[in-house]
Amino acid sequence: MPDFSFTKAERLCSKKAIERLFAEGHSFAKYPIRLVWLPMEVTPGATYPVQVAMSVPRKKFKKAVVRNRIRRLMREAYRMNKYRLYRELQQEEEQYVFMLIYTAMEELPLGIIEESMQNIIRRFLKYRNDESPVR
RNA sequence: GCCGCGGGCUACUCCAUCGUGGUUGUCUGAUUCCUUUGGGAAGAAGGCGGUCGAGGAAAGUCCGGACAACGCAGCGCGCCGCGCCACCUAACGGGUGGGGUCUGUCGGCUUGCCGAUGGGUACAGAAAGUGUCGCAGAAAACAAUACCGCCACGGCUUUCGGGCCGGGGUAAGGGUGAAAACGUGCGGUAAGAGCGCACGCUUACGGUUGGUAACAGUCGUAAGGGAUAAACCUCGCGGGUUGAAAUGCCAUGUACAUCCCGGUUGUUCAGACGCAGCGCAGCUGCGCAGAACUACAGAGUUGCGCGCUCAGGUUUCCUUUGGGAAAGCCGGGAGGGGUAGGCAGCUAGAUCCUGCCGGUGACGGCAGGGCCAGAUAAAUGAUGGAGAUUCCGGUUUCGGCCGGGAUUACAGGAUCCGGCUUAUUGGUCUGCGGCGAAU
RNA sequence: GGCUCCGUAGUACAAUGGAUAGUGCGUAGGUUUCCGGAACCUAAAAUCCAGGUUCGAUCCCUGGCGGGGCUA
Repeated sequence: MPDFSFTKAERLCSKKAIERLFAEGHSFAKYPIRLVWLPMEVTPGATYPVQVAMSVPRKKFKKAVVRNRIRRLMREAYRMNKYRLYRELQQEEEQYVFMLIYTAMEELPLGIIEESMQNIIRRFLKYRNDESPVR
C-alpha cells in the first residue's frame, strides 16, 4: 500500500525557492491546473523527491472560503496520486520543486481535479527532459 | 388560528477508514558535546497512543481600549472628532432609561386637538457676526419705486352709472413661491395696518412648583423674530505620535567603508592639582579638568511658533594677525551592502458556564466549576454508512410505505478584547397590533 | 497588517448646492464628392449603489460596492 501522507517536508515553504521557481521554471497547463516546475540540485539528506506548493488566484476567487476549499481539494488529489510520481523519480534520483496553480474560473468537483492531476503527473514524467523554459 | 411589525437563541448529529496543525506521553533515533573509554547529556526527524483544533458575523476596518516603542517644563495659534439629560462601562461616536420633536395605527370628539400604542430622530447655538436663498413673483430679509386690487386728493371727460391721467396712501384681499414678516374678533380709518383692546399662540428673561437633570406646569415682564450651522462660524468637552510588518534577542553578513552639505564662538568666575618665576608665608603666569552666561548652524519636542532639552567645540599647517586650509568631532542627506531564517511578543482573559442577590434596564456583586485555535506559502479535507430535517415522484386501508435528491445561507482566525456596520438559509422562542372563532 | 486617494456618456476630462449635467475624440445618420478623407449639420449615450440634510444634491453627511497608489 502506497504512502498517502502529506507532511511538512513535502511542502515548498522557502520564499527564495518560490521566487527562483517563477524566475527560471518551466510550465505547462492541463485544464484546470497549471504546473510550474524546476529541477534542483540533489541533496543527499532529502527524503522526498518533490516539494510542492498549491496556489489559487485571488483575482478569480474573491472569497477566502472558496480559495481554501479548492486548495484542499487540490492537495487531496495530489496526496492520493503522488505515489506515481515518487515511484519513478526515486529510481532516477532527481529533485524537483512544483507549483500547482488552479486556472479554472469556477469551483470543480474532486473527480475532475484528480483526473487532471494524474494527467499532469503522466505528462511531466514523459516530457520533463525536453520542455522549453518559460519566461 | 391567520396576517403585519419588532426582538432573542441556534447554526445538523453519530460511527468507521485515509489525511492534517498544536500539545502531551512513550518508543526508535540521524547528528553533536562531555568522558575516568564503562558510559552520560542534548537532540533533527519519525512510529504508536491521548487530547484540543474557526465565526455570529472570523468580514468591512468605522469607533473605543489593552499592550508596545519613542516622546513628554510650560504657553499661544491651528487641526481633527464629538454635541438633549442622567446612568452603564476600562473606554467609546456604543448601550440602557428618560425628555423634546417628527410620524404610523386605533379610539374620542369641540376637525385639529386629546388619549392609547408602535417606529424614526447628527436633537448645543440662527435673539454674536458673515455668507447663500436659482426660477417664479411687485417684493426673498436694513422689508418693498405696489402687478391686480382698495382709498381719498388734483386735473380732464361724461350718456351722470362712471371712465382716463397725475403724484400719493395702503401689505386687509387676489396671485407667485419651498418660504411673504403672529391668529381670531371688535374698535379704528379715506382705505388700511399690533395702530389700540380682548382672547389665544410663539419666543426670550425673571420668579415659583415638580423632577438628580433634560424638561414640564404656572405667574409676571418684554418682544413678534424666515430658512440654512451634514455653509463659514460661536460655545462646551476630548485628542502626544506611531502600530505586532510595533518591539526585544539570536543567527547570517558587511565596514566603525564611500560621496555631498552644514556647524565646530566668546566672556566671567571660585576652589583643587601639576609645572615655572619671584621678594618662597604667599603671589603671579601657564597647563589640566570644572561651573555660569552667551553666539552659531542643527537635532528632538511628529501641524506651526515661542520656549525648553540635547550634543559639537580639539589637533596640525599657512598667515598680510583680519583670517584661511586640512584632519578629527557633531548633525543632516545620497547611494551602496547584508538578511528576509529562528525564538520571544502569542494566547488565562475588562474570560466562559451555572446559580443566587441588587437594579425599571444597560450592567454590577458574590459563590461554585471549566480552560476554549495559535498557524506563518499559513492547519478542519476526502470516502462510506446510520439517524434527523426537508424537496420531488409513485402508492395508500390516510397511519404510513417505496424510489430519487439536498443538508444548505452568509462566510475562514493572523496580537487580543468591547462595540458599530454590512452579508445571510432554515428552525425555534417571544412582545405588540389587527381580523376570525369559542368560552 | 496599516495608511491614503478616486468613482460623471464608449473613452479622456469639465461643471458656486439652482433652469434641459457640458467639451474633445469616438459611434450612428445626413450634406458635400464619381468614391473616400477632411469639413459642416443632426442625433443617441452618463452622475457606482442605498439612505439622510436641504425648497432643491454630481456637489454636503452616513453606510455599502468597486478601483488605484504608498508602506517591508
